[in-house]
Amino acid sequence: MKRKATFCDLAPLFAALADVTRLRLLNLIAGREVCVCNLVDVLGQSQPKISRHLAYLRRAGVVSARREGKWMHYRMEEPKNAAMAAVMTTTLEGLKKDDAMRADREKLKKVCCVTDVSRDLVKIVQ
Amino acid sequence: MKRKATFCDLAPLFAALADVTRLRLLNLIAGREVCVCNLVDVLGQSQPKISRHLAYLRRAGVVSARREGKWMHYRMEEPKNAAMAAVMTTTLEGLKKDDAMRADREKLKKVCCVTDVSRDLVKIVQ
DNA sequence: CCCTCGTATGCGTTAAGGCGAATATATCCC
DNA sequence: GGGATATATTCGCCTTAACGCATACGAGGG
Repeated sequence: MKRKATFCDLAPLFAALADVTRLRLLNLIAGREVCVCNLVDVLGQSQPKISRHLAYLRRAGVVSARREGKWMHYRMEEPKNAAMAAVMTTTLEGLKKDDAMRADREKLKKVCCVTDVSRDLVKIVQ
Repeated sequence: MKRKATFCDLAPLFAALADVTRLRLLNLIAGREVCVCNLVDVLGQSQPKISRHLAYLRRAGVVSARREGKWMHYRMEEPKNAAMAAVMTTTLEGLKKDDAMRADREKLKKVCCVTDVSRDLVKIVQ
């Protein structure tokens, strides 16, 4: 039986990358695990919108999620083959050099800082 | 006046790459200038379909076309910035290693060969 | 001028995806 | 259990795009 030609299934990965909101999310998640509320804060867009884009990225196998209490933490997932890995690396590299993306990352630092402080406060109050 | 954040416009490029037919076309065009009839032959798909995907790639600035008599020759276009260039390079590199894509390139060689022979025949008949 | 060949485009249908608004789910705390 | 918070999902609307089919356009040859 002749094997069906697969054409390296890069296309679905590119579809996942073909949206500015998702690129911004990946740019933030690439560094470390990030929770949804921080992504909403940084992008300044509605929570359902962010959540839907995260679901898309998860379906595409680009990111994965981990629940911690009420919070969902998203992180990068390991690509399934070398070609996809190369594309992801190159893409994130490109985002790293973009000014607007850099601004997003800076903002995330601040937001996470605030979050951490409030978490600490919670612990102190407790 | 504050400059609007652009987010490096990689998204439209990814949209152009998010289709198997277009990836196959790019894989063939990447090597050299190719005319539409050869692309139709190699992919074995309808001429309007191929033509529409080529038009998409042209709108996206990924390829350009040149008319020579009745024939249209398509070639790669230079990317507009470093990030896009890097993505294109990585993508074509990935396609180069894919078996199905390699088969397409082999088939193109044969098809072009036949075309050349028939062109020569035309000249001889003349 | 008409015919043919190579290529592009219009049309109608269908499917996918993006958005806001509303609602559902899940967890925690009281 | 009930309320509050974090997140996911559904719905309806709209746009884009993929496809097959038919047709238009453009160039060359009789």
